[in-house]
Amino acid sequence: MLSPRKLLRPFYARDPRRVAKDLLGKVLVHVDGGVRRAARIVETEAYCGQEDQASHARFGPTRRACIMFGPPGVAYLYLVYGLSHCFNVVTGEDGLASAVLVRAGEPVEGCLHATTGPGNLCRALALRRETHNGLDLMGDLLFIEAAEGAEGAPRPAERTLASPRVNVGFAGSWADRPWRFSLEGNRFVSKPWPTPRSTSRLRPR
DNA sequence: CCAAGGATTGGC
DNA sequence: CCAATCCTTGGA
Repeated sequence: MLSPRKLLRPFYARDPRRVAKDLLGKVLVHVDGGVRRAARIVETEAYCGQEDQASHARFGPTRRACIMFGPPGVAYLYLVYGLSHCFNVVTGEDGLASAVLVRAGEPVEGCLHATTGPGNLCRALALRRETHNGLDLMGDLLFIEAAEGAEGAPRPAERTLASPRVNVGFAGSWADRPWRFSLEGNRFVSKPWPTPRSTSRLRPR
């Protein structure tokens, strides 16, 4: 059974910055033993290619990062600092390394915890590296769908902010690229709160 | 094999 | 500000 709102492969098979921006307002769904746990995405980050020194792919297709080099629309979950699981979706062309980290959401359904921050979001949705890494988001267990009732991605009144990515100071000048995206003023966006910055460079209108 | 450090969080 | 906690990576 194909859900009419589920995002399909072509959505993910694009530049990760475009995917990251378009994921705002979409709903990440985990069907956990028949229980739906879902959050509306309000904050993302794009990781762009093997050259991106902030990306796990910067060392090439290692055991952890090889999934980023694979086909788009697949979940990439890793454990960071020995504590927190983080959910990403692989983007772009098969063979090139890119992904979008989902950093925060608004609780929609069945959330077990706060949904602000990538580790918290995974905890709220009961997502773990051991059980969910490598899952195809075209399946029925883990996927992203358009918000109910909404037509496009963000609601009309909501604006998108672009700002530098969080905690990637080790990446030199790559840390300055405005590849973090969030919904302006949303109370579920994580700290540090993004400094207002136009996305017009990325999406001229 | 070993050392270093991390796409975080919560507490002081 | 800082420690927790363990996985991943690079280098000897």
